[in-house]
Amino acid sequence: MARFLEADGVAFKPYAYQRAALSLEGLSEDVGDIYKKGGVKALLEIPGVGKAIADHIEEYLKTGKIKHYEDFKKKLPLKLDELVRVEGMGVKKAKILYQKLGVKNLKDLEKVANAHKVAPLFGFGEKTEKNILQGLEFLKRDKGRFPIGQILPTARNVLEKLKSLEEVDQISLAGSVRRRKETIGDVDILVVSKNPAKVMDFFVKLDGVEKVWGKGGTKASVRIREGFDMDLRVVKKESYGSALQYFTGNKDHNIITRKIAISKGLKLSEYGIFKGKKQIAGETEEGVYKAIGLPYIEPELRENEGEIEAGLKNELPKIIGYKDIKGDLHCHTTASDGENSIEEMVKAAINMGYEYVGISDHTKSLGITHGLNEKQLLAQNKKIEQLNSKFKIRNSKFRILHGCEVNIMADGSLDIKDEVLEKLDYAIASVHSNMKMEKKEMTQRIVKAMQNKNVDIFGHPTGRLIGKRDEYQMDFDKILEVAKKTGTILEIDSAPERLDLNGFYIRRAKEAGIKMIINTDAHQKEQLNFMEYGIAQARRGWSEKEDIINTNSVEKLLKYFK
DNA sequence: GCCGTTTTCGGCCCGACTGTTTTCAGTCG
Repeated sequence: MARFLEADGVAFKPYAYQRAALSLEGLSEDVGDIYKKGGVKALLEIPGVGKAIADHIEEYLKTGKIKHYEDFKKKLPLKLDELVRVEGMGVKKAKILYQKLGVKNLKDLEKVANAHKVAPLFGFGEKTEKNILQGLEFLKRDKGRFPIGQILPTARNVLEKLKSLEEVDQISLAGSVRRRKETIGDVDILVVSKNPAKVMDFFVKLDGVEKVWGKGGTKASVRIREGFDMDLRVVKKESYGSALQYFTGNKDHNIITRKIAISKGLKLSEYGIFKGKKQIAGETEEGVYKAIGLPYIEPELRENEGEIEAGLKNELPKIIGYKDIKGDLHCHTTASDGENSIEEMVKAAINMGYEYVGISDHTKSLGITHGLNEKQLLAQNKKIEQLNSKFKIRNSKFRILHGCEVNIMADGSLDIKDEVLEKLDYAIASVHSNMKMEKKEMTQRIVKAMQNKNVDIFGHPTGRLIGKRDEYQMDFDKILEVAKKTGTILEIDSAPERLDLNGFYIRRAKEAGIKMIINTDAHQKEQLNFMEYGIAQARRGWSEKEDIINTNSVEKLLKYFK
């Protein structure tokens, strides 16, 4: 509806529909259930939903259609969602192309652009036509959003290159990368420089740049070889804080901060906070937030998920820091499907500055990983004991803990006998098979595992693989309830394709008073570095140090295990 | 179309870059 209204040039209504749509998307309850319980009156409680939109929702729930929308579709039978995915194509251009050339979808668009029918149109031209064709090509290769673990190393690499320029005075990542969202669309970089032109030139000529979308005096955007876009913005020193705040987002967070500024008779833009023409803040982010009556808000929290309200009441959590973790308890070795020995993993853990590391190989029923049986686990236990005594002799406080990642079978039983699990420091129980069970069955299966007296941690709880596999069906509230009762720790698995739990579930677990542990699920020693991604999710889930058990010394940590 | 610590009317976040229509609309973030 928003797109159609926009195509018609209607003012402000598109914004209203967009807000309502976002609001509906963000509901934790199905809108149909809300209507069933409270009717139109309940719908009106949803932010951004007023009389007209509530009626539309009711009509849709009753008939499966909305007349107003059907009329739009008849008048403008376009695949707008599809067409606007072409960079530079908006609804206005799409509408004109439909009216003049009958373009309804991407295929039509490609046809008319190739036939040079676009350039002669009023308002279009050679460059627009060329850009459309190029945009179509990029769209064909588009891989969608990337896991943060894939993006961050590349982004940091570019950051380092820019940093080496003497014209760059200050620099930071911004956007969703800085907020450490689990998937990233593009990379935003902010720079302070007295010579923006030089920085711009350097940026668009970086090795790997495939297309320059745009380049102006202070802003440039490029597509790089890896398949995503990078945006660079250059500002003056006195605007660095407000620009960083603006460029970090998210969009909703920005809109609210700007509205608060307006309510105080101020204007907030990327250039600063202004009272009339006088700048009163902007050099630092702290200063920007302070000027509108807010404490500093960590980037990971800036999603308009209640952080502004909490900030106004001074009730923001003191979220866990990136250096608070003292050890990693989910590490695989060559004994199962890892690539490094226990000794190599231990050495890497010591290099990370950890006080302990936990070895947790797969167990026997997961054949493809060469999972360990009872006898092999006991042998591994002995070996770890020996390694630990060496640390003692050397008067080192470092400690290797021994666990395993035991499989939760379809019936909720474990594939390792209790008398062996008992001998280990801890056990992580995970689901690795029969992932398509019904919700009720799956919930019972997991509940039964958590009730086992030797299960300490529930590993990668939702089982999702980003972009590859959805989470399995389970009643998360029930899982939280049982975790609370049994003292089971929920894992935050930091592997970039997992990030499981993610920020959303972490926040629910925290609110339920559940303790969590951030592990990497490392299958090679370099993967211990995944830890920062898990910490980022914990921060996005409003977790504090106290919520995460591996921020503790080994003595205190062990007390959390059954 | 929605909304309210100035308001039930009159606002709605704010600015950069591009291409083309030469003064600005469209698009993007």
